[in-house]
Amino acid sequence: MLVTLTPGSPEPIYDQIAASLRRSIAEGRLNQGDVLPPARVLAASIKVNVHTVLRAYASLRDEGMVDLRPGRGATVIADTNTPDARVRVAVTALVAEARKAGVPDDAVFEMLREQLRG
Amino acid sequence: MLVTLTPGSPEPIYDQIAASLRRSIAEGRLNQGDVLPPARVLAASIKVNVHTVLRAYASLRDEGMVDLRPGRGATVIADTNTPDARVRVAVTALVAEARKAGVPDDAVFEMLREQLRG
DNA sequence: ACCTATTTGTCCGTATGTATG
DNA sequence: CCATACATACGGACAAATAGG
Repeated sequence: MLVTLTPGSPEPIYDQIAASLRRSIAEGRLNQGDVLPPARVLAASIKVNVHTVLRAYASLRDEGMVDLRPGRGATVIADTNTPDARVRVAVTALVAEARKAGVPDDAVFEMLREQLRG
Repeated sequence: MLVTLTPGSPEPIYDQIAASLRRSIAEGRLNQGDVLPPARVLAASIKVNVHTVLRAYASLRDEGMVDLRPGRGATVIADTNTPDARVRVAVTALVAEARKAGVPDDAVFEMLREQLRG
């Protein structure tokens, strides 16, 4: 299963979906040019409304991770083939997560600094 | 590459193709009598469906820029050999872009006026 | 002038995201 | 989060024009 949900989680469903796909891209399981499942298909497989999936896809589009078009579907733009590119994607994912969690920028920097040091 | 696409652009693919070719004609890279690549060939080269290219070709035909026929392909009609003709083609291109962008005619006139003055 | 194969656009239906309520 | 109407893009079968024999 490309996307798995956690029932009962306070996190909105569309956020869970987006986060799951973001990880897949960051980890290289989804590469540039790959096409995500049609929203209607993914929606049916995890038993949510099409628009909930589309909202997740729209988030990824706004982050510049995918190209989203009627008739075409969601195509991964993010280049995950070069190490440099993977870093950028990872950063995008980090920022998205931080924003969602409400963590201030300073704190994110601090956490990164610590991790880099260790 | 005769036509290049911009992934992630909100502009429809067929519009991107048409605009690209319109510019090529306006700039004289494509002249009267030249034939555009067969739709299937161009489609393959930019990894898009044949019909998406054909829709772009049809737009150019409706603007009177090309002659489109089965078995013949798309032949440039627009005369780009005289300075006067190039101006007319450029105007066609401008109008197409303005319509697409939803710019009111008045505004287009104003923009032109300013540029001409400068 | 004819036939056939090939090339190339046209037509009709389907899939998919977008916009609005 | 759901339902409906719509524009974009795709896919397959068809018809027109061309070229070779």
